[in-house]
Order: sequence, then C-alpha cells, then structure tokens
Amino acid sequence: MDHIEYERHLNQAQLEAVQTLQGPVLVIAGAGSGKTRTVVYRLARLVENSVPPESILLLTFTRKAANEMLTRAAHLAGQGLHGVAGGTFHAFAFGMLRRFGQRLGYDQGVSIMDRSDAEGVVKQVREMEGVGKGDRSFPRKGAVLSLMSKARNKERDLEDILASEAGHLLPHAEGIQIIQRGYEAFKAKHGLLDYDDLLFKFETLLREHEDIRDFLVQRYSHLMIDEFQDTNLVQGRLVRLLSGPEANVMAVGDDAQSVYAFRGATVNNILQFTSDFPGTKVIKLEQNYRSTQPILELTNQILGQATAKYEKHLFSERIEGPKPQVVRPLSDMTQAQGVVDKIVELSRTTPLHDIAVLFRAGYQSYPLEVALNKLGIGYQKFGGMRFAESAHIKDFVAHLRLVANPADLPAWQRALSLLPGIGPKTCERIYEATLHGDEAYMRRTCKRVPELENTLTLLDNLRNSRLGVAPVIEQLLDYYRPHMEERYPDDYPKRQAGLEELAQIAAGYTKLEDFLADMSLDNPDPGSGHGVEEDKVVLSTIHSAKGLEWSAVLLIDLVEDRFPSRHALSRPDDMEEERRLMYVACTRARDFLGLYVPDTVYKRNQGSTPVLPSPFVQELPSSTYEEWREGYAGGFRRQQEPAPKPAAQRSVQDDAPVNSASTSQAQPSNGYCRHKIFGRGKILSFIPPNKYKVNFSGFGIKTMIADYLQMEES
DNA sequence: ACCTGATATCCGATC
DNA sequence: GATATCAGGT
Repeated sequence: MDHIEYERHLNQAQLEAVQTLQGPVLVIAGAGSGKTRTVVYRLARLVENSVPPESILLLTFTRKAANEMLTRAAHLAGQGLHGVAGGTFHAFAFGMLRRFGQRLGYDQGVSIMDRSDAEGVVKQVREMEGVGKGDRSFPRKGAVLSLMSKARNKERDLEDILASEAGHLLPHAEGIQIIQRGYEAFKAKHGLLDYDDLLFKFETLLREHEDIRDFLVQRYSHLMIDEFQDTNLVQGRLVRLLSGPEANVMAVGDDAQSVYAFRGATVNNILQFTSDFPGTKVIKLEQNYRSTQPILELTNQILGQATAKYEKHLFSERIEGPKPQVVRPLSDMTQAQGVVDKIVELSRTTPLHDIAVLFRAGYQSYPLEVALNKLGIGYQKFGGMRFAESAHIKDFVAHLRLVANPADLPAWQRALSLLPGIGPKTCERIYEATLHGDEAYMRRTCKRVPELENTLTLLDNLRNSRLGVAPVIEQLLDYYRPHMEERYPDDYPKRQAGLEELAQIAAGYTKLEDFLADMSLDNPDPGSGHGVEEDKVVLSTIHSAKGLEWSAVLLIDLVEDRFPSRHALSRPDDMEEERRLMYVACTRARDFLGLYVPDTVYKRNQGSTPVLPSPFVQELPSSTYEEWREGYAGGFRRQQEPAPKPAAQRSVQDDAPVNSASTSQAQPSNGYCRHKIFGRGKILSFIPPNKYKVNFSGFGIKTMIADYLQMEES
C-alpha cells in the first residue's frame, strides 16, 4: 500500500481522530467538516497498522453512505481495504439473523416486510378482529402502524405514545392494542419480520447466545458507527453488545443534525457515550470545508436559535461567495417556474448534477417535475416513491418471496390477486387449503379460475428446483409479462424495462434470499446504477439529502404548515427537529443557496390560499441574505436595490466571482487542470462549446465549464 | 359471499 | 397519488 501523507491532508482535529486507533472515541463532526474523509483515512490507518480489513465493522445509517466510504477508501488505499464489513444496522442485523437463523428457530424462510406489506397486515388484522368497524374516526392503517412502530422504537407503552403524541386517539387505545397483538401473532405465523424486528431479534440473538456474541466480538475488533445521532435505543445497545472489553469503538455524529427522532432516534446515545465507554476521547471537527462564509453565517443563525447540546462554532476559509437569496414568488406554481429558470441560469456555470432542489415532503416536487419535463431537463429524484415500491415491482417480487418463503401470506395475496376472480379472501382460503391439503377446495377453485393451477405448478416447480437466481427470475418474467401488459396498458414498456433492470441486478446474486434482503433493505433505484447521474438535476427530500452536498441548493416551499410541517406545530421537540432539518438542508450548499418562499400555495379544497413565510425564514436577520420578489408582471426584482436587473438576465457570475478564473480559453483536451474546490484533475475530454470532462482524485468525474478550470502547462 | 369499479378524503421524513 | 367506503355485478 502506498504511503499516505496524513499530515498534509488532514487538520489537527481530523488527524487526532485518525491516529487514535484503540479505545473508545467520539467524534463530533459539524456539517461539512470532512467527516467522511476522516473516517476513510482512519480505515486506511487501521489497515496500515495491521488490523485486517475484515475485522473492521463500519455501520452507517444508509447504504449510500457506506458505499461512498468504502469506495473512497479503496481509492485512497488501493485494494488494501477490500473486505471491510459494513452496511446499515438493519442489513447487518438481518445478515446475522439468517446466518444464525436455526438457533432462533427459523427453519423455513423468513421474509422482510416493507411498509406497505406491514400496512396490509394491519388492515387484515383490523378486519379480522372487527376493530372500529365503520368508524371514520378510527386511525388509518398507516397511522396505526406508525404508532405501533414508534412505541417499539422509543420502547414505551402504546398508551403512553398516544397520550403524548396523539391525544385525540386515546379513545381508540384499546382497539389499537388489539391490532398490535394480532399483528405480532400474524408475523410469527407467516415467517415475517418488519424493520423493527430485525434489530430486536438481533439483540435477542446476542443476549441469549453468548457463544455467538463472543464470536462476533472477536471477529470485529474495531467498530465504527456513522450518524450516531440518528441511532435509537436498540441500536445503542447493539453497539455496546458488539464492542469487546477493549472497546475499540468510534462513534461519529453531530447532535445538531439529528432529524430522525420520529423513528425513535435519541441524541442520548451521543450524550451518554462517554459514560457508556469510560475513557472516551472526544474530538470536535469544527472547520467547514464545504460552504462559503456567507452561507455559514446564515446556517449558524438557524442553529443559534436552537437549544444545542454540544457547542460548536463552524468556520470556513472560503471567505467569499454570493449571499444566500430569499426568493418570493407569487405562488407555488410560479415558484416552480422560477426554480427552473434559476436551474437554467446556474447550469451555465455548474453541471446539472451539482444542483439540487430540496423539500420537506416527497409530493412537494410535483409541480417542479412537470415544469422540468416540459423543458426536457432531466432529473433524478431521491426520497418519496421508491423503485421497489412501484406496483409492478412489488407484484413480481411477491412471486420471488413465495419461492423463498411459502408461508408469506401477503406475498400470496399480492401474487394471486393478479388472476381474475381472486381477491384477498379467496387467497386466504387457498393458502389455508394448500397448508392443510384440502384438495377438494383446490379442485373447485381451479375449475373456477383456470389459470390458478398453472400458477401454482410454476411456483411449486421453482421452489423445488433449486435453480439459481437468474433462471428463476427468467421463468417468472415470462409468466408475469402478460399480466403486466394487461394491467398497465399505457406504460407497460417502461415497467418492462424496470423489470429487466431488476433481473440484471439479480443476476449478481447467488442466493435468492440475499437478493430479496437487499431489495427491501437497500432500496435500489432504477437507472441510477450506483452513483450520480450526469447532467440530471437532483430533486430530493431533505432526509435523503443527508450527508450529501451540491454546489447550488434551492430549498422550496418554505411556508407555514409545510416547513415546519404542521404535524410538528403542537410539540416543541418536533419543532426543534424541524429546525435541525432546516439546518441540514442549508448546510448542503457549497456555493449558492436559494430559499423559496411562495406568497400563496394551492390547496385542494380552497384553491390558492395566501400563506405566511416559514418562521425559520422570518427569524433570519436580513443581513444574512438578499431578498428577491416576483412582480405581478412576472420577473424577479431585488428588494431594496435602486436599479435591479431582471432575473433572467442576471448570470451567476454577477454574484459569484469566487470561482471564475477568466484566464482560460479553448484548451486542448488532454493533460491536467486545477479547480478551486476539487484541486488537480486529469482532463478526459472536451465537450463543445465550453465544457470539460475532468477526473478529480477523490471527487470523481465532473463535467465543468472551462471558466472554472485553470489549465496546467504540460 | 366475494370481487370490481366509482367517489370522497387525506397526505411528513427512513430502514 | 393512495385509502376507505359504497354500490353493483357475478
């Protein structure tokens, strides 16, 4: 392995974190403070000091983060880091559950339920128990499931949760508890695990089987946990269970970026780390390498209003840059247009994939998607509806699940509902009949639904055949295709492409169970391959944007009831979380930050309604931003400025002289160049009229305008 | 009894 | 866009 010059690439605090290889360490890493870099260099350092990669366990919150770290580590240290174990808590837990499944009494397969599966179970249990029949005030299945899950994650009684978070549902406490018991029984009967189960069952495994625990403690001598502020109580206990007597545990996090309290995350895990692991070394990373000082001044203001625990003072050496803009369109419709105009304007100096539009909830991007489609601008959306959640994928995966776990009733229902004349009830009967060998009933039903026999035979054959993943998928695709064409006559070619992609992904697996696990735990996106798509604007929920960064960030719908969400208004803790979410959103921006505050928004019942700006915007001192307002005649004008230019004619250079190195002209498309932010990079190709494709070490391939690059003499 | 299609109501973020 | 309920068909 090449020698790495740690001192040159790291600041004092980062270096200390990287060089502390033994014992417990807590790294408080402010936004943009080079957290990933620190983790990656520490991995390299560990391996340099002859810790085998496979005894390092890297638990992160999202698979995306894990992949990014491992890729960057490999880049830094050659192939030496291959074999570092890692992933999300959930994925790791499930891996271990399957590995030691027999010890827990799982002889036949188990399936993981995603949210909609679980909701289906809630619905079915509710019907079965006749709870709240015809009662419109009874919470919907989604709400019931959220409450049950929240109770489990916070490890409090359901009634307790109801009292503190949904007082109006207290009259239904009994009904919900009946559903809760039925839900647990249903899962046990059909070999189903929900996301929460993965963590709790894994904990049970470790607690009740000391030999397994010892084995894992020995196997993983060094633990690193990312986004520690987002872990919940079980995850905290899992970390303690997995760490041996030497406690080589590094936790990295930022209490100011904790935004998952709604699913039971607790900052206490960070705050108590030092007492859980005596002798912990606490290291704070405070220098920000991402954003310009004007952006940081605004984000510090957001945080300044909060009740933060670890005092932090972020500073940047990137002094210059445009002030953040607060833009006030007349409505959410013109907001979409204004955002698209801004994207077009920015794209003259910034590659599209380096521009992101962020929002609080998935549906808020809808008008924007329409506007982008109209102009033919490509976009990539994160958060909201997932590939794996679209109907045809779920249909198809249901068949695969049946091959792996024949007790999976939700999968049966999904699969057999494709056949005309079969609904949930008939399906349940069929399921019971196959289980008890009620051939008379089966014969009758097969007569009524001729296709049924064919379907059952196919599934039987596949289950018994012990074929590899690829051929199973192949046969099921042939079977499913006609159903899909019938169900989705308008757009089945697009869906077909999605399925073929699925088959491609699946081809890389040898075990069907692994593939299914990744489908529900890894949320693969279609088309995206495994990285950023070139020349596509990023649309993302703020939660999905966590840990990422872009040159330009536009934040939309900053109005009362939308951000902060109206669900949060009544509880101060939730408001604090919304504020941190706002902080996370704004700190994603490197060079440009635009905050969009429409004067009116469209509401289904009332049409266009005037709305107030979000308190988070109102609280900002006006010195931290410039304000732009849309005139009734269209066009945006700078407030308090004597002779403003129309927005369309303003180019980013007016505001952003930082990066422009006007010395460059048309250049040969080979050799090396420099960029203010990415450093030195190799020029791969020239894209007329004025762009280059450049490979920057540590940052990957970027397409950039020539103005931003300083050519090197070759 | 069960399935299918039409209509009114409600939407938060993730593994 | 999804969910829950109600009416009408087999």
